[in-house]
Amino acid sequence: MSEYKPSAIEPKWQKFWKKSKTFKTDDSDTSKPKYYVLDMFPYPSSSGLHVGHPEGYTATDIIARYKRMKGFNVLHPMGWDAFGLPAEQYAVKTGQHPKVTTEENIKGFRKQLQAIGFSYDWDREVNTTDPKYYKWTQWIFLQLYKKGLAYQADVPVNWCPELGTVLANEEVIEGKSEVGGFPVVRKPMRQWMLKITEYADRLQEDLNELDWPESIKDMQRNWIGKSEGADIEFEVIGSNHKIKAFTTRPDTLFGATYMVLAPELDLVDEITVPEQRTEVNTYREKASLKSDLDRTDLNKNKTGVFTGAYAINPATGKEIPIWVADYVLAAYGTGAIMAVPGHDQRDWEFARKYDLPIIPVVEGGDISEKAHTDTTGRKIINSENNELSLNGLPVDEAKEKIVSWLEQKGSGKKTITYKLRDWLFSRQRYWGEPFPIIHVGNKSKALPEDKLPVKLPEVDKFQPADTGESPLHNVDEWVNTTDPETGLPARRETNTMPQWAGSCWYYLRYIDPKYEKGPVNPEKEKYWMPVDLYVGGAEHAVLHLLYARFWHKVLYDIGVVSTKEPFQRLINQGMILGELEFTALRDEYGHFVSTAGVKPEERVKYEPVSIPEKEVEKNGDQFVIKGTETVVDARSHKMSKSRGNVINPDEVIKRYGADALRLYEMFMGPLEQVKPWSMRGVEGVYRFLKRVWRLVIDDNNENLNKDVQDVEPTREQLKILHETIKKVTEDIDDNRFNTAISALMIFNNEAM
RNA sequence: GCGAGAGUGGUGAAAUGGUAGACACGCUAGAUUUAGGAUCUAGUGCCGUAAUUGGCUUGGGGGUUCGAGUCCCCCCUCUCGUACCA
Repeated sequence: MSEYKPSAIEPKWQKFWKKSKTFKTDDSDTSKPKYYVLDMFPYPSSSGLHVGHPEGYTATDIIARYKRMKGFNVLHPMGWDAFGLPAEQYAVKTGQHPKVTTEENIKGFRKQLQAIGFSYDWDREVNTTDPKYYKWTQWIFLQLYKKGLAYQADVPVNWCPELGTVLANEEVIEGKSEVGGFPVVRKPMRQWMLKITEYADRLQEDLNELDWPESIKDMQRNWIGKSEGADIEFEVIGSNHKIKAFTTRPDTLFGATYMVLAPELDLVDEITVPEQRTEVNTYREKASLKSDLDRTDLNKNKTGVFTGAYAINPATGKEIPIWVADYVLAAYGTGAIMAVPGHDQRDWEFARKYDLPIIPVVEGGDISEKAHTDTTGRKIINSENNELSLNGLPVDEAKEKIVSWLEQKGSGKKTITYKLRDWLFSRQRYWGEPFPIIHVGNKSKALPEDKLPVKLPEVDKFQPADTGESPLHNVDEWVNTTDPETGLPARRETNTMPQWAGSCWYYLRYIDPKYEKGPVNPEKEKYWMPVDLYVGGAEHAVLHLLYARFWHKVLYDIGVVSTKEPFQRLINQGMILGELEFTALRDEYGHFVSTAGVKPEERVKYEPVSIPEKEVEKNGDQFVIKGTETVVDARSHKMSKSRGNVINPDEVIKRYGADALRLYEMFMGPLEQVKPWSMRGVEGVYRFLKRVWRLVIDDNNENLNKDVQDVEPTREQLKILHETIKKVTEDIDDNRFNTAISALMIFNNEAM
């Protein structure tokens, strides 16, 4: 027993912790300072825990234990984001109910997490698929609905009549289904939408107060995509129609030589002249068959068609032609643009192709080469009419001046536009939260709160219905119900909520998971919120993290929560890649080919061969096969089953113990950084743990500290001790666990 | 294209503008061991040298400074995100 044996030590204490609830959060004394440290909860997959999970989880666990020891009430919970597609697809294949497989997976995950020794308060576990939990997800949806933030709309989806289903953009190639090659059309279908756009400004503004990585804040800012500009109205000649176009460059209005409408606009039909009608209709039909993916592929080659109609440029008074082109998106701005080919590259390409006039209105640049988009320090030219002159003004001043002129004339106004679209909130799936909505006749109606939860019915078929509707659509005894208020026959909404719904508010449920009067106990909410530290992967930057902020702000507005933002501080752990690999390329004759000269598209011609580290040497800044000039690739790849480089945490624990796993993942490098796994690195920290053990426990299994207690340490020894304490304290406060560990290694080396 | 981040030994990486490479992996030599493993000791940025003295070194180029991996400007490369957003 004198030897370091984690397999004997760790289970013993894990059992003790579980039995005596060592890490139960006691929040009865709210005069104590609090610290709420949160992990992004996992989807309990059938393949079990990945080494990426314990990375962030270990960091938060260190902080939780550290804060507890410093006298904080610490909330450090764990739960399951358990609705989702894999469980449902597995059910379609095997007929096994997702509830059953989900339960099994959760059991597996829980066991694995406990074997790593995390100090969670397991009494606060939440599970998004538990009706007691999703009752409150539905309740929050009802509040959104009552506030007018949830609505139904016909939005275009990729519909494949042959397959009888809706397809994702990625599943559609050149207007045909990836599976079977059947035609796909973009068809409007009635879907639930959430009005996240109403919160766009606040979601953007409040980012400034958050202690989040700049990169994540930037991604959210880009996604929300606030643009300040103006809406300008253009009269259509010979009709009562006016076209409103959004622009961020009203200063270039004098250079607007044509207009473009998105093909989807109804307006196109109304203004197209009879002789152009056939051509326009053909174009619109073709455009409707394109998926968004195709549209972006055709980036370089713009197409369009003339409507035959003309509008009047309000600045120049000149007639400008109105075109239809799919480089203009219906969903952004007004779906119509004033085209300024002199100063917008897209308009320039289009004008070149269809021979439309290009006029410079900002000094500098060469518009025979490309559009002149630079504005800094530039002055306006050629922009003058009887009432207005912008000539000589810097771009910013010209914007102000022309917009106030347009406002006076009543043909334009200052506008702010966002890229953010409303959130398509319904899915045609079984394994999700049902909507608390019934349809009576043609009307949708919210169920009263006392009818919650609307439980998922038991079914034995999980396939989508042949109409492309949710599998719930066929469950007649569930679908057919009565309106509790009028007693009239009603049909339940058969779509379900997306996986994001449950994860939008789970951090609130941990606060008092058994609370029955609302999603969260208001007293305790005031104590615990906001989350002091949230750790998770960056892949949710514009999904979960934006959606959760949106819901939280709605809950704030209706008084359910007391903070404007849910997550005060955020850290993204970097992905853990597989071990460093050296790959050579071999041609059909079995000869190695230097990777240096091979273009990415030529790679398919060769067979990749993995080369052992020992047979590789460095030559300049490249790696070559020893004794040759053959350059090999040296890279770490994302862990994947197909590549066979997945590290199973269970195996690591079996060989080296949970402490070595945790310590290694913290020692690899900075938490935020992407870094490759190294089994030798695990052995390194394992050796360190063995040395620590030997320092404390002697060959007779006696605790050596007993003997040294009476020994007076030297000044030098005290200095090292205190330096270590200082360094470790500061490093934990700054989440620099790798250097905290190295300080402990230095201390241990000295102590030995 | 645009946005963000990053380039330091053979590898993962350290370094309030102040001895670059801490700590660890790997490697070399030695001790112990029947052998292997484990453990311990010493060495290990690169180029010279028998050794010492020495010279060079943080992607490239310039600048600020007594002093730059760190600050400023230009360029190159890589990673991530995003994509016709008017």
